[in-house]
Amino acid sequence: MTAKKTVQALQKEDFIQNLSYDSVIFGFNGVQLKILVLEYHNTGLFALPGGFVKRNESLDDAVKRGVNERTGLNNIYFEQFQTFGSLTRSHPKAMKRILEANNLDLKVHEWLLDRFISVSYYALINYDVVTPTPDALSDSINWYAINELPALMMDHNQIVNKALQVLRENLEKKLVGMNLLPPKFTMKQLQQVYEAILGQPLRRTTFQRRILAMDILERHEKLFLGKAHKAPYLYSFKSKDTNKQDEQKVLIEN
Amino acid sequence: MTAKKTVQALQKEDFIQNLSYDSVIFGFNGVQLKILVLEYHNTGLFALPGGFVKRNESLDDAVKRGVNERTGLNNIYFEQFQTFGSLTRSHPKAMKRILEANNLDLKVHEWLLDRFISVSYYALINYDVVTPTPDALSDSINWYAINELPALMMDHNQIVNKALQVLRENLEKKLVGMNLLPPKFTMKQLQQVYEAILGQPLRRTTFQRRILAMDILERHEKLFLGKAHKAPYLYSFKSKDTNKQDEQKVLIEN
DNA sequence: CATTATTGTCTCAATTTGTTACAATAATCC
DNA sequence: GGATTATTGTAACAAATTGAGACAATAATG
Repeated sequence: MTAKKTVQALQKEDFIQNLSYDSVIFGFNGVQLKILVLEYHNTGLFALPGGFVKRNESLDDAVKRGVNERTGLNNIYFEQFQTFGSLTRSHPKAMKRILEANNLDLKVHEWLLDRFISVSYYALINYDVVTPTPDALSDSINWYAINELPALMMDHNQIVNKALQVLRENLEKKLVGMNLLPPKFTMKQLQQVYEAILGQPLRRTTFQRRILAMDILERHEKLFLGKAHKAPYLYSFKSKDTNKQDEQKVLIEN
Repeated sequence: MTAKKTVQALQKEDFIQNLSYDSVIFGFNGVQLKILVLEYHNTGLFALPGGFVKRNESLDDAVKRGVNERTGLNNIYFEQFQTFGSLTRSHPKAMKRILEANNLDLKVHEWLLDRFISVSYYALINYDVVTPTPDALSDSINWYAINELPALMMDHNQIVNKALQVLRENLEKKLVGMNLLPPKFTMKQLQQVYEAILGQPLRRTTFQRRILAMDILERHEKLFLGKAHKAPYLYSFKSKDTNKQDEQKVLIEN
């Protein structure tokens, strides 16, 4: 009884035309930085998880909806980083193959063969909590290490590169690393996230000093892993409540 | 013979629907950082220069076209920084007023009253070289200091703030300052650009040392202004040719 | 109880940045 | 024509930050 999933039609009237989004969903497995890549049924085509914007839905909400469908997660950190609008980026033939492989009505979905301008987002999620689920059109959705990606359709490899570049630039600025880890983590884990994102090793002592000097971490109990050495402390990022208290303080001082 | 300009109709078929761009065009008059703001005929509405993307034109080309029409400039530095896609950002009533004030056919232009998702760019230009020219729909286009802006329509004030934020972040990273000055300039002028963008004074000696250490400037003849003090040197940014030579070198080395 | 691997912290050197000082002008003013 | 004025380029030293080791403090293991 492997009943084929019924693929819901994408009605032209429901969506903004010629506009899509793509998402680069980053996760960290403890060693490598990975992203979610999906493969379309019977086409051999790999692509970033993406979608379309409903006429009565904000751009951000469309992305939230899409990432939620693929990961099951609700409170995800995501950030828009670039909109791609060249004339050559759309590949109607590839899209047609995808539609045909899914037995979708070509007349109803003809609008998908037109040119698309795509707003790109990256998302950071806790790798361990996620159960990637393929959507109706795709066979599979899987984690791929960022330096072992397959060839992706259209300009999606280029989109990933840009996402990585922006992520690196935001690493110091926005404490982006916190979203890739569980709530409590060791200093070493945090350093490994930084190293995976930057693609280069960091000096342990300098890293520790710099991070602690930022005064953004709370220290908790030690973590005993049963290894023959000193146990590291667990840390968490100071909660937003703490930050809000700071804001309050400023308000009160006025 | 003040013949009213004939306003060319914007045909729905020629443009991508529900997608626009807005541009924050920065210039520096020697003292303040300014942007170009246009005012629509008989409406009292102020807005950023923006436009729509032709179906057979890339997003970047649409922006180039728009900035060129408003400034007369061809080789402009511009950068995309954010796409705004909330449900509440479009104001069909305001747009209707603009259309009516220009005696435009409401039936033909009904598509302009729909929701628009807008890709925003900032551009940096040499203030002195520009002759701002209003487009068909607008009365005037004028420079406004960034801290003396009028209330702009829709979310355009928010767009300006974001542009300024990104410009500040890019200031060190991308040598963005060079695009706001004439080809040759004094160290003081460069410092004033930095100060205008950052909105805070910088220490003269530290600034000079930091910039010179970057090794991006070429020193030229002195500039004699007829003032009773030592004349400053003129500088220019090292040409892109020099950089391209570097790239060449790498290629040759391979 | 010595051994092992890793952690947290300290120290000192190297580098970068902040601050002050000062000599070197172009014009101007007697 | 020589003192005066305002600004510029650079040097000099202090303060702060970062790099690079060193080392003591553990948790387990044998």
